[in-house]
Amino acid sequence: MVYTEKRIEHALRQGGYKITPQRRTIINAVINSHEHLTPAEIHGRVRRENPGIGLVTIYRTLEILASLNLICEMHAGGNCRSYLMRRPLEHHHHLICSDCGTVIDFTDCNLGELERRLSKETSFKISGHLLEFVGQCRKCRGKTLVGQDINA
Amino acid sequence: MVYTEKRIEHALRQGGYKITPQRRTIINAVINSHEHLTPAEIHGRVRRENPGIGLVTIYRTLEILASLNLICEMHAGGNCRSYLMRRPLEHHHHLICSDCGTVIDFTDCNLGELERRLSKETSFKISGHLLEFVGQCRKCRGKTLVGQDINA
DNA sequence: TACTAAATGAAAAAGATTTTCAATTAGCAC
DNA sequence: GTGCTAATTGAAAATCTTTTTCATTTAGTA
Repeated sequence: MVYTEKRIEHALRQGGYKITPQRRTIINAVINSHEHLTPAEIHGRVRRENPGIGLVTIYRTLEILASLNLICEMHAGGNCRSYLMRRPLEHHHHLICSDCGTVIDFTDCNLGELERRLSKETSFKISGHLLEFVGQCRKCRGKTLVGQDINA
Repeated sequence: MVYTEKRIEHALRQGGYKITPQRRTIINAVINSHEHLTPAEIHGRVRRENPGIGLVTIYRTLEILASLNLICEMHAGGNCRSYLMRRPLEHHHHLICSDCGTVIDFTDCNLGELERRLSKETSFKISGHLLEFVGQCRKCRGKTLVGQDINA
């Protein structure tokens, strides 16, 4: 399940934001991709449809969408920021290659119990969590000469 | 348990790198902090001890330490990159209040099994993870009127 | 002590992101 | 539909962060 254009526009209006053609185009670009896209990549896609659109508008729109919790902002290797449509009923976690930045998504995690315990111990009302594993993917592991892990 | 300066220097030499005063200072700065530090923050701390040291050297040293798996490179909100000494046997997690920013640390999490499974399924060599819960602390919970989440 | 490859710092370059500001436009009242 | 107003846009400039280049210095070793 993914947010539809309608639902997103509704959420924008609710938040007091206007629906502009630029925003529509950006939203569609994000909806229609299942990958993480950087602002520059989104700009590239959006320009195909609307060549005049500026990178600044991409940044501004993404910021709004993220603040409304409609998209998920990610930070991974290199430079650095990327966005993905949120899929409301799923969790969305990442396994990131620290060398090449490849991101693998996974949705299952068994943090329910931990969350309950923390919540009880701290009196927090927990609304979400971020879980990221970092490591080396198979390809990058191959490239490294040494695997000296002084932990071993 | 934390890497000691000695062990780190050993690992550097093993990797064919020289031990310079600059590198020592940087390593100590990272060892002596339990927080995630950005390169700029590390530069700030290191300068107190060695004012001449350049930011470039920080970047270069951090890159080496990360490639040797001695520190853990993280990417999180904003700008963006930060580093933390790897503490092989400990984890370091946060519970953050989204309103006032209070951070509560906790170290236990039962992600070992998930990590093993992910590792197996993806052929990643997982070197660390970041786990953050976000919510409202007791105080802020009192203050808020609305909790509009279109997911609900 | 001298040698050599590696490391350093300064400056410049390259990117990413944010700010500023004048011009345009969406949404609303009429 | 028309006009109004605040929000939005795009261009340019400003800020940051990170990387590259290059001449100089230095750690490690013979």
